[in-house]
Parts: sequence; C-alpha cells; structure tokens
Amino acid sequence: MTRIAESTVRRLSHYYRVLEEVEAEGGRLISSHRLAQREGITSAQVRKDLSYFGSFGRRGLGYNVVHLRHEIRWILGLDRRWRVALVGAGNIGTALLSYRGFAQQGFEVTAVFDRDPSRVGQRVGDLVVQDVSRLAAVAAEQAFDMGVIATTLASAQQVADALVAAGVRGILNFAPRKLFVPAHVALRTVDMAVELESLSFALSQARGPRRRVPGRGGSGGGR
Amino acid sequence: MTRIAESTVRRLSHYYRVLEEVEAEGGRLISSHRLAQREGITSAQVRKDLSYFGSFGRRGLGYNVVHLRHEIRWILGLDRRWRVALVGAGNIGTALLSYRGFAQQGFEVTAVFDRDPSRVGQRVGDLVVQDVSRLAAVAAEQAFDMGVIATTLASAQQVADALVAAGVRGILNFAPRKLFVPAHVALRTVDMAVELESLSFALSQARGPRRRVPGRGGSGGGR
DNA sequence: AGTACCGTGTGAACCTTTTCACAAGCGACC
DNA sequence: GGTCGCTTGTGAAAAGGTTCACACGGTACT
Repeated sequence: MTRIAESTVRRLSHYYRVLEEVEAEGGRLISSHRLAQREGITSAQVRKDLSYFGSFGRRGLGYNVVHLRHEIRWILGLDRRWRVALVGAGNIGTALLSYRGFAQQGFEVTAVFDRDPSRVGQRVGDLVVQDVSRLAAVAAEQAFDMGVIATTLASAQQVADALVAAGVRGILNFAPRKLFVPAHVALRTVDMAVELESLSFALSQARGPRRRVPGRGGSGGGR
Repeated sequence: MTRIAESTVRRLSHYYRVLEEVEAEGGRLISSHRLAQREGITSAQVRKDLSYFGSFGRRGLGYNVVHLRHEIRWILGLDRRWRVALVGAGNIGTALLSYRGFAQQGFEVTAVFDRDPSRVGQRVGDLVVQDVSRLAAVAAEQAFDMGVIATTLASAQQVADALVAAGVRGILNFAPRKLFVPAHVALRTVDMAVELESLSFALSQARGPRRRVPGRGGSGGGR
C-alpha cells in the first residue's frame, strides 16, 4: 500500500464533517458527487481518496452515510480516546480547551501546564494549571499520547523536547517556529502568521509581479 | 511568469522569520544551505523558491541577510499596513489580537465585532467590541482589507458573506467549515480539528492499514 | 429477463512540485 | 592573472498528486 498523502488525510477529516451533517439531516446515502460539491472539490477526488482505504460504496447507488462515517472514523483513529497534554494556558490554549470537536472527537486534555506562576493553580475548564516542571512526573502517571504547544516562541523547542521525553507520539504546535523532533514523533504546526502572510501575498499580487531591476542581480553590498 | 505555488509562499514566510533571527544575531550573509538547514528542507528548494522572484544572491557568497529580508518583505506585501476586521471576540479572536507578529507585521486590527450582547461594549486591547450588525457601516468608514472569522461554526458562512459584502479581499477563517466566497476573495482556513485528526491518523498508522473485509465491498444495508 | 440509467473504482494521462546536477560567477590567495 | 573552493541560478529528471474517462456492477422499471 502506498503512503497516504497528507492532503488526502485532511480531506478525510472534511468528509467526516460533511457526513456528520448529512447524517443529522437524515440522509442515508450520498454520492461522491454530492459529497464533493459540499467541499468544493471533484467527485473523482473523493472516490480516489476513499479508494486508498477500501471500497465503501455501491455502484449505481453511492455511499451509506452511517457506514462511511464509521469507516472514516476508524481510519482517522477517532474511535478511541487520545490523552493530550496542553502546554500553555493562554488564549490559544484556552480556546482549544473549549473547542467543539476537541473533546467530542476523543481528544481528551488530561493536564494543562504553564510556566507563568500567576497562571499555575488557576482552573481552566475542569483542570488546574500545573507548573510545566511537573510535566515529566505527570506524564509518568497519565501516559500522554499527544502534546499541544501553545506557548510563546521562546520556549517552544524546549517544551517540544520535554514532550518528546515524556513519551508523546504527536505534537500540535501553535508557536511560529520550525520545531525539531525525532522521526517517530508526528508534528503538525499551525502558524497564524504564515496564514496571514499568505493572504497578504495574495492581495499584493494585484500590483503585479516583482519588477525586476534591469541591471545586475541583487544584493547591493554586504561588503 | 508562472503562478506561484502556495507552498512556496508559505516557505517564504518561514525564510522571513529565519532572516529576522539571523539579522538579530548579527549575521550579514547566509547561504541557501544554512537557511535550508534552519527550516529542515533542502538548499535547492530555497534557491528555487527565491528564483521565482528574482536573483537575490551572489555566487560563491550567499545572500545578504538585510537585503533578502527586505525583498521577501516586499514580495509578501508586508511593507504596508493591512486593515483587518476581526469578527468573534472569543478566545481565538483575543489570542489573535495579542499575537506577536500580527500587529508587528503590518496587520492592524481596526475593529472587533461579536454577536453576543455580553461581549459587545467590552474592551479587547485598544478596541471596543461592536455588534456584528454594524459591520457594513464601519466598513464604509474604515475600508477593511481583510477579515478574520473567529466565530462559531453556525454563523461562519453568514459572516463570510457579510465580510465579502463589506469589500474585504481576503479572509482568514478559524471556523471548522468549508466557506464559499467569490473567486476574487482570497480565503485561508485554519482548522484545528483537521490538524488534530491528522495527528490521530499518523498515530493510528502504527496499528497497520485497514484490514480489508474479505467479502463484498462495504455499505451493508441502507435499504 | 431485458433495457435504461446511475455511480463506483481505477488505470492512465496530465499537471504540479521537488530534487538533481552542473555551468557559471565570485572572492581569496598565491 | 591564474587557480581553487564555494555557492548561486536553473534546465532537466523524478516524484507526487489530481483529473479523466470508462469498464463494471448495481438498481429500477417494464
């Protein structure tokens, strides 16, 4: 079996979301075409994505909504609970805790850490913020599967190292920096600055491509 | 000139970040190789990315840090101010307001809206939260360039429509849903649920690929 | 049971992005 | 001023992802 493309996995998440909605609306069957429409992509893409994992549809009919949702649930590993350690109890951390689909899809934040003494001891949701120095000790008890880094830029790599040492196999990083982790640890980074800058680039395209200075390349000094 | 790949633009953001750091450290020149190392990619990628926009380096020497940073700054459109409307003053919205690099890179949030009456009138940062119904009126005065959607799932599309009507050319969406906007409006979506599910998938791969049921394809009823 | 219609699953074609590999430019040193 | 070592910029090759297009399987209706 070929390695599954990251883009395929992300679309699977979207299909899952659509299927939840369709199921709530009472739909029993859905065609790749309708599924695609709701995501703004092509039906061939949907069928190809699903085909990497099996044959879930019926020709001439489409996909059974409940069945397909369960299959994707299994594929994405949402049929189990993941113990998540959250590091950083600021706005982003708090946002995540109250995020729909977070607890709901099996991501269970079982501990929250922060470095700031003014935050340690505070309640967020059902949890009490602990000092980040306790990470290793708590991990020994709770065996976290994943860690979320919602700290400042400065401590991000350090926290990542601590999480890896604590045995997590996946990290979701909100700090705007490239983190280095061992190959056996999965890393996803959400960088709002990059997203904004990508928008900024798109909006700037209106003024036309970079005018190339006629003469020699660039640089200009550096002495 | 070929269309620039989204992935190239995102890497440009990262290069920019590295260059800021290197400049702060006092480095004057940097080779594509060193730049690549700090991002965990190959030097050919760096050179190719930059080559889409011009020739900024000097053979045998590398890139002038200050110069290259300025070029990328220009390319990404960070040399100007963008007026941003923030809709949704919850955790994510607030997080964005206090985000480093947000105001710093020229993204100026000039108004904050929310639907919740308990939030309207409150201060966040330097701004007072206004009712979302005032969006059109405020937009007429302030001419927003971009909008950020940090609302609940339910109102996201509605807010997107309102932002488009208000004349924004770019939208950053944090709601976990596919939004539909006209082609002339750039859209970027940050979906934390997708990121988590992608991690979940990666961690689940350990248990091996989906065991295919020997018999017929799937479905199982649907009557 | 035959015909008409529909929609999946998938090899092949196509397109995009990344990586390779090397000619050519540049500074340093003799 | 010639040689050496280093690094860019870029065509060409490779890899990766998406779209096409159609054979095949299935339902519905007569």
